[in-house]
Amino acid sequence: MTLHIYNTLTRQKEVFKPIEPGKISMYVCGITVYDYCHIGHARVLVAFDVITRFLRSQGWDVNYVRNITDIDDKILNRADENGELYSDLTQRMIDAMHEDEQELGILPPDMEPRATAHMDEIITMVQILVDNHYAYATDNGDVYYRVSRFPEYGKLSNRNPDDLLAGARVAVGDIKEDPRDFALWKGAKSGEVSWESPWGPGRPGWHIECSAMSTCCLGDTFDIHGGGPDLPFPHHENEIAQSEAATGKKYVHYWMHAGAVRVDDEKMSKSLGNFFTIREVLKKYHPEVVRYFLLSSHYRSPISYSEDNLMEAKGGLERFYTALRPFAAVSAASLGDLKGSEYYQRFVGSMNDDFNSREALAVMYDLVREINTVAKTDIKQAEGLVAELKAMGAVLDILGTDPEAFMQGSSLVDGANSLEAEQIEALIADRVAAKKARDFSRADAIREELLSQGVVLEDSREGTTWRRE
RNA sequence: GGCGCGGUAGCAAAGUGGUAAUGCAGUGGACUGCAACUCCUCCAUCGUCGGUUCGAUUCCGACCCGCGCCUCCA
Repeated sequence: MTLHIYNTLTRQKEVFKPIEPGKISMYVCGITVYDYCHIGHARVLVAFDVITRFLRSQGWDVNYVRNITDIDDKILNRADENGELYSDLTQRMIDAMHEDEQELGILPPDMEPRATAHMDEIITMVQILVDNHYAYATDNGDVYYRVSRFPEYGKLSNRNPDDLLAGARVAVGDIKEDPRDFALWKGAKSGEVSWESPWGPGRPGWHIECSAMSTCCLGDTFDIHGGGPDLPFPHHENEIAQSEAATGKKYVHYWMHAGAVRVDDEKMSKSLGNFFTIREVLKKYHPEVVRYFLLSSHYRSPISYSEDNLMEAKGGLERFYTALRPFAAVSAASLGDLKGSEYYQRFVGSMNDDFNSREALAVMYDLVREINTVAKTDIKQAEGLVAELKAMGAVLDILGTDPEAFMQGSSLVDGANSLEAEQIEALIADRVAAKKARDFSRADAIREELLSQGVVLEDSREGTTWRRE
C-alpha cells in the first residue's frame, strides 16, 4: 500500500517517495524549554509519535530526530525572573518534559540534539552564510540573514516577499538592511551568557539552531520535517532560507504541520495565556484518555480542549475496554499474521492516507462490534479478533492498560470523595447475598447507593463486575 | 489588507461524482428479577446561492460565517 502525506510546501497530499528506499529521515521541531509543556506540545508529540510507530510497524526504517532548544531569549528572561542559572532552568524543564512524555507513552526520538551542544555547527553555518553574502554582521556583533538574496523566500508559507516587505515591522533605530532580515547570531550584552564566535561573544538566533542540528543529524537533505501549527512562518521559512543557501541543496522533501489546540475557539498559546500544561491535565484525566483524545481527530485539524471532549474520549475508550474486559489474557497478534485481515487492511489503508487516525479508530470500532457479537457464540474466534484489535491498538499505543484497571480507575481526581475498591467489593458481596435471598429491594438499594458514588454494577452469569462512571 | 484552513446529525468526527463511516447522547426492541453491558432498529437532503454533469455533500464560481498565520508561541 502506498503512503500519502500532506505536504505543506505544495499544499496537497503526495505519494511519499523516500530518498533512500525503505528509510525515512525525520526531524521534528521540539520544545523551547523555558516552561512546562502544554497540551499543544502534547499534540505535536503524540502526532509524531504515532506517525513514527505506524511507519515502523509497516517496515520503514525511521530515523527520528527531535531537538531541544535550550538557549533563547525567553529562556534567559525566565531564568532572570526566577533568579536562577539559565542552564538550571532548562535542565529542570527538560526533565519535566521527559516525565510528561513518558506519561503519555511517547517514545524517545532516536536523537535529541540540544542547541547548546551544537554551537560549533551553528557558528560554522553562519560563517558559510556570511562568506556567501547571504548574511552580514553589524557593528554590535549581530549577524543577520539577507532575505533579499534568497528569491524563493516565502515558498513554504506561500508568501510574496514583497508583501512581507510592506508588512514588516520596522523598529526604530533598526540596524538591519531590510526589515525582513532575521538574526542568525545575537551579540551578547554585558553579563549575558555567550559563546565565542568570529563576530564576538554571542548566542544563536532562533532559527539557525534547527538548520544546524537537522543538517548535522540527518544530512543536507532529508525526508520529513515536522512541527506545530505556528511554525511554517517564520521559523520553517527561515530554516529553508538558511539551509538551502548554505548547502545549495533542497532542504526537505515533505513538510508536516500539526493542527492547533483550541480553548473556547481560540488557539491555545503562551501569549494568550490560555494554556493547560500536560501535568495539569494528567491530574484530571487518565493519560490514555488524553492520548486517545488527541488521536480522535486528524492530526492536521484544529481540536478543542474541553471537559466535554475529554469525557467523550473517555467514553470512547470505555467501549474498547468493555469489549476487551473478558479477554485480558489474550495478547496482541503479530502484524505479520494480519496481512489477510480485512480490518487490518482498512486500518493500514487509513493510516497510510496521511495518518488518518480517526478513520483507523472507526475500523477498530467495527471490529469491536464483531467481537461482541462473536463472543456470544464462539469464544475462540472472538479471541482471534481481540488479538487483532490489540495489535492495532499497539500500533497507536492505546488499549495497553489492563481493562479492569481502566474501567475501575479511569476517573481520576473524583477519587477524593469516592469509595475504595474494598468498600465496593464489600457492598457487592452484601448485594449478592440479598439477591440470593431474593431480597431485591435491598439489592437495588445497594446498587443505587453505589451509583450515587459513581460506581456502576454489571451482573452477568459469571458474577458482578463494577466500574466507575 | 495578504496568504491559508474549515463550515457534515444534539455533540464529536471521517468520507465519497451516484442520495453519508464511526464514537457519545437519544428512539424503539431483544436480553435482564430490575438494571448495566451487549446485539438489532431508528435518527443528517453534508453553510447559502448559482454553474458543470444523466446525477454533487463531493468539481467550479460567488457569498455568508468561523478559525489560523502574517510579531514570541507547538
